[in-house]
Amino acid sequence: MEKYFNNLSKIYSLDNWWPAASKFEIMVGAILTQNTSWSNVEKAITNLKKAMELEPLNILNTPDNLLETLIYPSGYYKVKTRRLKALCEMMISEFDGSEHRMQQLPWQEIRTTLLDVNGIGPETADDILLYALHKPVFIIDQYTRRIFSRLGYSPTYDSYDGWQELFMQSLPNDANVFKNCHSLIVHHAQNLCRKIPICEPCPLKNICQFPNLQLDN
DNA sequence: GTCCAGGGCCTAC
DNA sequence: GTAGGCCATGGA
Repeated sequence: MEKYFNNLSKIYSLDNWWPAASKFEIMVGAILTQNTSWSNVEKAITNLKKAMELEPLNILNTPDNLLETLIYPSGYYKVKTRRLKALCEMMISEFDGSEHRMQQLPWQEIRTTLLDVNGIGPETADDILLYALHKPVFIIDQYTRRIFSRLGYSPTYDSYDGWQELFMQSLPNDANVFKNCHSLIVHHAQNLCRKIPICEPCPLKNICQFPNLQLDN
C-alpha cells in the first residue's frame, strides 16, 4: 500500500489541495462538497465570504433564503442550507463556536458529536477531522473503495468503517500522511483515471494493476 | 442530450 | 439491514 502511494507522489505534486483561510471554512467546504464538484463549491464559498465573515454565528443569523442564494452554485442548496445551520448550531452549543475548543478533544469524541449532526455522515465528519482539525483519521470515499478493491484489497467488513480500519492499520498513524494519501487518491482518480480512461503507459506500472481503470460502479 | 462530482437522509420492504 | 429515491448545479 505504501508503495502505491509513493508512486503516486512521484507523479503528482499536491500543493494546498484543500485551500481555505480557516478551519471553519474547511468545515463549510466539507458540507458543500457533498456529491458536488469542487469548482461549484468554490463559487459558493466565494459568495459566502463576500457576504460575511465566515463564522458559525454569522451563518446562523443569515436568513435561509439568503443563504440558499449564496450557496446556490454548489447545488442541493436547500438541504445544504439546513446542514450548514445544523453544523453551526452544534459548534455553538457544544464548543461555544470555537474550533480551537473543539480541537482540544480526542478525535473519537469529536467524531461522535459530528455524526450526531443531521447532514454530517462519516465522510464529511472525517473531512472535518482530518483537514480542518488535523486529526489522524483516514477518509474513505468511493474512489478509494473502487481503486483499492481493484488492487486486490478487501477489508474485514465491506463498509465505511471496515475500509477505514484497513487504511489506518496499514499506514503510519500521522495526519499528514493521511492527508497526502487521500488527496493523491482523489487527484489520481479525477485527473488520470477519469479524464484519460485508458492510460498508456500507466504511470503506476506494476503498482496500479489497472491501466484501463474506469470509474464504473 | 447524458453523466456525474471531494454524500447523506428518509422511506419502504 | 439495505435497496432505491431524492436533493440540484455546472462542467465535460
